[in-house]
Amino acid sequence: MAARPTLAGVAARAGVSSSTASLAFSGSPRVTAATRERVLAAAAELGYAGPDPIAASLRRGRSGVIGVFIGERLLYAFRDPVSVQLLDGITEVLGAHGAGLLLLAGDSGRPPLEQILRMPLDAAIFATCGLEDDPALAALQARGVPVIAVEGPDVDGVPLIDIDDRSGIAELGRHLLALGHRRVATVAMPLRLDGTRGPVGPQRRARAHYRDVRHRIEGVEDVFGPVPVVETASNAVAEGTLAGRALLDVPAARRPTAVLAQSDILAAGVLAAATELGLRVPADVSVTGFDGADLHWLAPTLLTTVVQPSEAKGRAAAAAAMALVAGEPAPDVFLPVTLRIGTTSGPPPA
Amino acid sequence: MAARPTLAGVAARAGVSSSTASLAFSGSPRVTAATRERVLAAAAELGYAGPDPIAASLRRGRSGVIGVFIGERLLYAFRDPVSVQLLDGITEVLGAHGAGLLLLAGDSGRPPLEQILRMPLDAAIFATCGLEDDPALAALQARGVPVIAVEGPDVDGVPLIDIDDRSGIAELGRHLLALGHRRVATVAMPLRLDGTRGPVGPQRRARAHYRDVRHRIEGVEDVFGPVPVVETASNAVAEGTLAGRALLDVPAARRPTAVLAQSDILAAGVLAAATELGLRVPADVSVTGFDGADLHWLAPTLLTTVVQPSEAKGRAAAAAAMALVAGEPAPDVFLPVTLRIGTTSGPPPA
DNA sequence: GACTCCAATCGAATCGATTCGATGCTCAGT
DNA sequence: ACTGAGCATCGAATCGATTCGATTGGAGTC
Repeated sequence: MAARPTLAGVAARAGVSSSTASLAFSGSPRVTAATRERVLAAAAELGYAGPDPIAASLRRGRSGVIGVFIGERLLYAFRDPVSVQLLDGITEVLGAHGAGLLLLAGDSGRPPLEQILRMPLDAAIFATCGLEDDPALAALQARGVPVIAVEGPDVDGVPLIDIDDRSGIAELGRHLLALGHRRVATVAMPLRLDGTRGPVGPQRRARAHYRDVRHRIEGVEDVFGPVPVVETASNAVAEGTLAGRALLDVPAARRPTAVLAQSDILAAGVLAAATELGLRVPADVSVTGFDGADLHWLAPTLLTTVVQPSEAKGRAAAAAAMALVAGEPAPDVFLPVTLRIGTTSGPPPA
Repeated sequence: MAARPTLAGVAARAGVSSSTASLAFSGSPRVTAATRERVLAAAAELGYAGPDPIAASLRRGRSGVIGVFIGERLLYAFRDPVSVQLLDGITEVLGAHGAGLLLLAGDSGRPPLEQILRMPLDAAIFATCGLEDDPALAALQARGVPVIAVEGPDVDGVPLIDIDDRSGIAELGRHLLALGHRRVATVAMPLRLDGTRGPVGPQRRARAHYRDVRHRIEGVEDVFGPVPVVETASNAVAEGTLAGRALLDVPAARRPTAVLAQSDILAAGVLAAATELGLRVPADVSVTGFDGADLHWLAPTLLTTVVQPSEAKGRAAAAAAMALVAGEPAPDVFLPVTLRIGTTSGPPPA
């Protein structure tokens, strides 16, 4: 088997220079239709399937690949419908621009740095990582790779795609307040990825690495003042159930009348815990979520929640990435959220 | 701002040749520790973050990127726990080899060919696409990119990672047969991605593009002979419900006593349909799935299903990809499945 | 002291395409 | 017929690293 044919080989066979052959393949109008035909015919004869993308990348100075960082292991990240929608939004825009999506996930929350630096990236989107001091972020910036953060680190020169977590959940809080709730608690997503779960004290809270988690706590406290916060080890239904038990399996007098979970997944877990304990929702306890994920399997229950535009977030992130690659500036984006009142919130028990 | 520093610049600054600098960065033992230090120091001064991956790729002849094709739009593909587990298995192995994962999804089932050919891939895994005549597959092969198929096209020179769909579901069938079932029906995943749903006739069936779908039908018929097959438009709970209604909302005399869905997701939909119609499972009708997906939200119901090793499938596919990239042969892999008897199968109604 | 040998380092070719400025050709205008 | 414009094509430099074979310097040996 001969060596794989190159553009030069095709050009020679077609009797043109390699520059012309290149033009022919890129569909430039600067080359005659007849010539193009000739080049394409030669390519077909030699079994040449088009210019080598790597060589083209080198010359062009870009690879057409955008990296997307997922902090967690995929298996866990994609249990979260929001991550999936986000990614879907990203692919939609990248696809339209003909760019590829390189997925970088960390086994244990930390995508291996060495590996990241070996990847030919035009830009990187930090999708669900919250660390301001992420070494990968610094390394990429050092290499001159544009970076975009989605609800992530707020760093100079990094466009931030964010949603209005705080006032969204505050609005939800006011809804509960108006219903008469005074004693509420919140179930938080992980403050850091170290497997910790349980009540959150001040020093733990100070070390929270995720902006959205912080903001969602603050939003609750904007309305109710300091509230008990129970942290979960991951954004999973079972974790929500554990936290729910911890909060609800106590004498009624000390039991919160409403539990604000920081995600719909966690809220589903809290609902399960309530059911387990024989509590009726919302008669005995109200439960709310965040995200507006499409948890069809909760039907006919409709979760009271804050709906966030996950796909729009993805689209905005990808659009920012494409802008930066093109050398244009990319502004921060701040997306609104909306309150959705379902069947899981009602007046507190008398 | 000066032009981005290059290896040559760093080498000059460190007072060594660029070949030595290259060796220093690749951690070769052929270079003295002192020299390496000097090179690294020079790099730090110049703000050089390491060799450019694209240039290195060109020289080495490989990019370190493996493409993974998802036939559907991500949003739908990742609703399926099996896809996610598969991908997780792939990332696990690729990560261990320091390779990256480029996700290629089609908006409408067909990843844009032009775009695929622009991507610097060392190999490609066809994850959930079933088409023997996929133009992308042919194009990649023409370009000399090794291809691996997961439950996908059975093409010469393409290692196939497959599971024992047929005998797995046949075993499930025998379980039902032993329970006394004689009148069964099956709910199929899409035979092609064209949005068709409803009863499947012979000519539609002949045009089925997905091996696993075909095999799972055959497995049922191995036990029961010809059975009614209802196709769904996608592998989603709501689709399972539609199909379930079609099969179950008929006079009891004509109603199947067991419905074998081709996935757990579809089975969940069928369960919902049964509940809607006031049918008890398994007293009035048995329902089974396939995959062994972790559908926690069905609890306490435990689906009778065939458990397939999705992650192992992903690992095998990735391992095959790495082997082919390294120039080694990659054999076909055929993974076993196991029957899991849950609470959704029982004797038919008297 | 001359010679061998080995380790460290260097030079130069190479990977395969893109692109800019130059060249040559044809054709229109006068 | 000569000039200039315009268009298709070509040559050569370039992108930035890797790698192989060659070279150099120094240590070890007799």
